Amino acid sequence: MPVLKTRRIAHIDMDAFFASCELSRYPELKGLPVVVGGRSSHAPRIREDGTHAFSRLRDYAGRGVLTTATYEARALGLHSAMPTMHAAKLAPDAILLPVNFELYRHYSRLFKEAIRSISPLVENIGIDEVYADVSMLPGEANEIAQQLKSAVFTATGLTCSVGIAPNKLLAKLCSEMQKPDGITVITLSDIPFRIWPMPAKKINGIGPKASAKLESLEIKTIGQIAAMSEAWLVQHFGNSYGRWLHRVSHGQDDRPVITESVPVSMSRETTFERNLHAVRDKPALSQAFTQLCERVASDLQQKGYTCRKIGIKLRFDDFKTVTRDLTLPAPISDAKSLRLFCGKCLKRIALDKKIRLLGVKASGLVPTDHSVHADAAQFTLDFTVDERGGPGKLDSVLSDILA
DNA sequence: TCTGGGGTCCTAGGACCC
DNA sequence: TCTGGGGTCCTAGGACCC
Repeated sequence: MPVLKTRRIAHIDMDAFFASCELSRYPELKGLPVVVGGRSSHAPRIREDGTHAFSRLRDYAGRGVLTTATYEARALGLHSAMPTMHAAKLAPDAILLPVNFELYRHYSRLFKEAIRSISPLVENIGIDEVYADVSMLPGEANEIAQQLKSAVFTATGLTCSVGIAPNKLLAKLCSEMQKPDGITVITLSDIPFRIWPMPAKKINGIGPKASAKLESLEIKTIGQIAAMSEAWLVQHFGNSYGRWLHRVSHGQDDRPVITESVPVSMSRETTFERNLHAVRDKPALSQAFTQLCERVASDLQQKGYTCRKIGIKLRFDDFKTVTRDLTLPAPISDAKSLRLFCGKCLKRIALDKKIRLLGVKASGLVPTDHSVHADAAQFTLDFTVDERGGPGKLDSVLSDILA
């Protein structure tokens, strides 16, 4: 066996991405506390003298959350995922901008092309984040990081933070150490004094639930996890998660950088301005339902997929969330069929509480050219020859379709 | 004046098949 | 005549991420 060279993985994370995109569009906002999260009604207006009139957080009323806050806004205690109404109480004068995904997708494409021009082995994580396997690039890690940052800045005018480490886990942890506009390089020997002091929840995969449980066991830092035996972690967190905790706390991660992926599901959901009553608000509910199906159908068709599974999601006024899904005997991608089968799912939920959110999801995706297309009419036939559903389900589905 | 929207992955029980 | 085991699919829920 040849000796494997230590890998070198870069994690590149755009700084306050949505807000930074907005700032390059509205440079007059630089240095001000700005948050992104409004609706289109909060779009800047153009005054008669040509300058922009911006909305303020105090103008907001609704149920949204912030998607991004500039560093000036973060200094006032604002952060992403914070309910916008709450943010408005903390900083009523902060500038509020509506979310403009088209703008961010444009900058995202430029950013990722710039990274690929330096290193072709790139994994997409989100709109503003990638991993790059830079093991084969010549030069010191610091120089590579500088090249990546320069390429991104030249292409977008935006800054990013780069972490370079022997694996994805550590690269992700260190890109965050010097935000914004930073470079951090670590090696395995740095783990005890640079990684172990960090809070456990900084690790990707330790979320609110796991970190609360860790804290209840008096564990706050990554080093405190590393100090426990694998057997102890397995005893408290189960075999799979316990062993994983043990590995990541010691900085071990051999996941490869994945350069291509196929989508697993496509979904659309909406939170209503006010909670809807299943009976009294039936027309509004039904219209929203149909629109969600139309959007999922359009997404499927645009991306060239059909789906073998559909599902719905409801969130009630008490925030309890339920889902129902259904596997179809043949793939579909049209709005009518989606609406038909999602409607069946909806009938399996007791609607005794007001509804806050409604969602529609397509999964079991099959590329269009590989699927035998079916429409709603064909389904009666398909269901009669399908034996998996069992007689009870078959009857109800048939009666619904034929009704 | 609580808590968005779009995703992935995992678990677990039951059905069903060999 | 009281009792297999492995494998896969289906469904519901939940944790987590950006």
